[in-house]
Amino acid sequence: MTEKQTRAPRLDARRNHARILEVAHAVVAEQGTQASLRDIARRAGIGLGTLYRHFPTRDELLETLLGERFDRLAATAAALETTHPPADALTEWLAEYAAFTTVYRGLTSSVMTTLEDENSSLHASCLAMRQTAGRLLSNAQQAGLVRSDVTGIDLFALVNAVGWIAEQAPSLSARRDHLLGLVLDGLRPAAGRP
Amino acid sequence: MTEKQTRAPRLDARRNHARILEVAHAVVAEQGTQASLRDIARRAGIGLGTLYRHFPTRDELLETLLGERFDRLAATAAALETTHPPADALTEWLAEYAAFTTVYRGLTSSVMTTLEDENSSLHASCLAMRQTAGRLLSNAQQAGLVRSDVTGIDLFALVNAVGWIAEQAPSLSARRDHLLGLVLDGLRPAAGRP
DNA sequence: ACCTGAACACCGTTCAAGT
DNA sequence: ACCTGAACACCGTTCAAGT
Repeated sequence: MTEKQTRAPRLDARRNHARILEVAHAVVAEQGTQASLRDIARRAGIGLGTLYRHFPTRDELLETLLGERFDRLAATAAALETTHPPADALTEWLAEYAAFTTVYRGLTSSVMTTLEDENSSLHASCLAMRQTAGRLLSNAQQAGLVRSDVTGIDLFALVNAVGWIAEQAPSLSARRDHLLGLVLDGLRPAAGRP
Repeated sequence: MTEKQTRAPRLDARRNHARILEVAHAVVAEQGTQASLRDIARRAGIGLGTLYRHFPTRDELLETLLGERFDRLAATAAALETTHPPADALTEWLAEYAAFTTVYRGLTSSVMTTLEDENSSLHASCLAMRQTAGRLLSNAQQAGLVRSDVTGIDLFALVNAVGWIAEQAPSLSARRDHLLGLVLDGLRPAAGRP
């Protein structure tokens, strides 16, 4: 078979696609995940309908902007599992994800909202990542380093929540690492507690 | 002096004020803190300009809807301080606040956003509450029950963050108490930790 | 096959005109 | 003193008309 299984897109379409993503990244970096789609089309110099043709929903656009990063975070999780002891692997990955959280304002909201919406384009790539990272949690739990009543979603929600906090006010942004530390400490099993 | 220090408002103004609040509560309960102001005016049967005359900003409206609750939460904190031992008083109050968090969708966002905005009408009443509740934290810390590197804002941010999580998805809403428990556990001083 | 922009139904905010 | 709604500048989304 040749390199085109589906029909090759027209040249102008390919160029528009690329141009949209380029501009969208810039605008979303400025205005956050709720950025004006109209503004993106305007700045990209294309018709509004063209934007919608390439990305029928906002999530579709976000997925294209974030997909690679989700994949990389999944790969990082897989790598950490083999190179690091359970506890280190988990905390390291969580720090990585916390950093990811800062690339766009509103990112944590976007991710969390689409968590249980299987129709969202963000669902699949995010789920894959969460499943890979979930193994790090299981490992840490089996090693007795994390409470057993913490689910993967619990933990994921908490990291995103700390990211959300950091978005709310400058002074809180400065405390992000500290807050993440506090939260993660709470996940350790109670040693000598009632 | 008589009962009117400032001039008494006209009857129609008083009625509109009350009607707005009544309808606003209903609409915000339905749509969350980002509810359409136009919709509120429409449903209240008043002109949009009238809504703006009574509440020049959305925060002003929210403050009027939430002010009493903030005051009550402050009073609860003051009461708990005298009736309960430090640790109980703190966790009890936090549970109370966590419950408050559920009255309107988007409430945690609204509160957190205006935390460092002294111009917001939500600022004052919320600050007063936080200061009273802050004493519960201090007491718990002095009794050695809570890590000393936790500030009042840290803790307030974390409770709101758990409220935010619960807003994001139904399954997470069911875990809200569990998540709050996890987070609060993380605030206890490390007994025998490295 | 793809692009375009007008059209529609919404917002928030302001302000001249009314009573 | 207070109310009203039109006016303005924005949205997101759709779709007939173009090439």
